[in-house]
Amino acid sequence: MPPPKAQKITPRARDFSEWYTDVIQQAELADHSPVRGCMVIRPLGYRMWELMQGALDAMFKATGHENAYFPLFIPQSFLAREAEHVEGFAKEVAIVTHTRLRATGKGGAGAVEPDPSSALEEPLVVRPTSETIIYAMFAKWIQSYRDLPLLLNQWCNVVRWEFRTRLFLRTTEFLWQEGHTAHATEAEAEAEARQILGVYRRFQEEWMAMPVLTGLKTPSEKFAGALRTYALEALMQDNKSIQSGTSHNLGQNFAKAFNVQYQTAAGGLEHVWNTSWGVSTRLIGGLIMTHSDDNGLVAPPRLAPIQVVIVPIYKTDDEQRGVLQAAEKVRGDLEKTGVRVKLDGRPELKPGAKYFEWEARGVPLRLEIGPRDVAAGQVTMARRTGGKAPVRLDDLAAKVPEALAEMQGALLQAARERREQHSIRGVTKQEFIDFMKAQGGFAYGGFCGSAECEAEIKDATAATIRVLPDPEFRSPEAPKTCMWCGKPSVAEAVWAQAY
RNA sequence: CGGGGCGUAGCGCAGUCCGGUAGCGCGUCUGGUUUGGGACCAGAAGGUCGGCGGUUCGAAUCCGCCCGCCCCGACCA
Repeated sequence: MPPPKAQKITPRARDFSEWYTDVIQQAELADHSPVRGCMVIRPLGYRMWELMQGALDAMFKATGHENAYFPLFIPQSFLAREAEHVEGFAKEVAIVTHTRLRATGKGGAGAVEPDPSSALEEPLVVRPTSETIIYAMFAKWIQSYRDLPLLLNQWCNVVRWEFRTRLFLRTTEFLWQEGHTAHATEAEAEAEARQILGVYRRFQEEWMAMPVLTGLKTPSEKFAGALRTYALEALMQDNKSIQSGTSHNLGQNFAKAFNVQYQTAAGGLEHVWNTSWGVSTRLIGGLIMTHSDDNGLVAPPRLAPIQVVIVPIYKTDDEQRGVLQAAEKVRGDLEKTGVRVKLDGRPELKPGAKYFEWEARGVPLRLEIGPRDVAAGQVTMARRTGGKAPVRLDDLAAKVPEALAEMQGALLQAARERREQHSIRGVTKQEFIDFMKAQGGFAYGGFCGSAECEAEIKDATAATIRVLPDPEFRSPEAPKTCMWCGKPSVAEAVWAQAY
C-alpha cells in the first residue's frame, strides 16, 4: 500500500497551469534560470529536443534543404529595412550597445558597468528571427535564375523580450529552426510554404502524436512582413490552442528591402520570392499538454528519451544476483533492437519509488523483473498509459517495439478524439459565446473577413481565429454567413482561446 | 507599467500581530536493517531570516528606503 504522501503534481482539474509547471519540475525537463524569463533545458528535455531535431532535420534534408548558420547579432539598421517587420518586433528586441565592462570601484553587482568609451557606433540587435541578416546574405549569393531555388535552414537560439513567460511555451530565449528559401516565382514560393506545412504536420502527428489543424492566418495574426502565414494549431487538454508551427510566404517584401535580385533566362532582372518557416522548443510544451496526466509526463514513444526502464526487484543477495543478471541480459537484447532502454539498479530505492519516478518522467514502458519472473522466464511489462502483463523473455525483442508502436498510435488516436469532443461546428453567435464561456475548444463557423468582427469577438470571448482551415479540415458544408455579424461568409474559420 | 501576493536551510512552510538561544516537514550525508507500488531506525551536515539604514540593552519580528520573485491585465512562437 502506498502511504498517502503529499501529491507532488497538482491535478489538472484543480489548476492546469500549476499542473503544467509541476510536470516539468517532476520530470526534470527544464528549470527557471537566474535571468527572468529564461529557461534552462535539463538533460531529459534536451534529449527530447535532440530527438525532435533529428527527425525534422532528416525531413528537411529529404526535401532538399541544407543547414547553415547565421550570426546571433544583427545590425540595428537591418531590422528597420522592412517596415512591417520592424514594427512587429521592435517592442521585444534585446540590444547590444557596448563591447566591454569596466570596474567602478564599488562592490557587489555595481562592481562593473559598461565602459562608455566602448559604445558601438551602430548598436546590434540580438536576433528575434533572422530574415534580415539572411536575406542580406542572399543578395550577395544570388545572381541568376541558376542560383535558385536556394533552400536553407538553421538551428539556433533567438531572443524575444516577452513580458510574461512560461517554460517552453514562451521564454525570452528559445531554441528553434528557421528555414529560409528563395525562389524564382511566386508559385514556387507558395508551393514551398505549403510543402513545409505538410512536413510539420507529418512530424507533429507521426512523431509527437499531436493532431493539428492547418490553415491560413488572418492578416491580424500573420507574421510581420509576410504575404501569407500558414500555421498549425493543436488543442491542449485545457481546451486552449497552441500554435505549433508557422510557414510564411514572404512574397517579395524582403527581396525588395534587401535587394535580392536575379537575372532571368530572358535576361531580365527580378526580385526573388522568399519563404520562412519555423518550429521551436514550444513543441515540447505542446507535447506535454497533449498527452501528460496527473502522474506526470507521458512521452510519445518515438520521442521518449528513455523508452523502456527496467526495474529489478529482489530481497536476498542471491535473488539480487539472479535478477540483475537477467535484467542486464534484457537490457542488452533490447539495445540491440534499437530501443532506448535504461536499467535502474539503484539499491537505495524501493521498486515502488522507482515506478513513480519513471512515470513522472514519461517513460512509456516499464519492465519489472523479480525472482518470480526470473523463475518463469518472463518479465512484467507495464505501460505508462495503463495495463500490466507478463511477457516471455523470448518474445521481448518483438513485443517491446510492438507495444511502443501501439502506444504511439493510441496516443494520437486519443488526442484526436479529445479534440473532436471539444470541437463545435456551424456555430451561431450565441452558441459560440456559450461555448467559449463554458469549456472552450475549437469553434468552426462562418467569417465575413472583417478585422472589426475579429476584434469584437476577441474582446467579447478572448477567442481568436486560429486558422482559416485547409480543405481537409473544413466542415462538409461551407457556412453561408458570418457567425458573428450575419453578413456573407468569405471563409470558414476556427476560433479558440490560445496560448 | 497598473492591481494583488510573497521573500526564513536545497524544496515547501511555521515563527512576525505581542522584540529575548532560528524551528518543522521533505530532501541530502553516514551506518544498519529493508526491497512485487512512494521503507524504517539511529546519527549528522546545512541559515549574512532578500539588502541597506533606523529604533532598542537586544530585531526574522517595529519603522524607512531599496531589491527580487510569483499571480492577474496590455505584446507574442
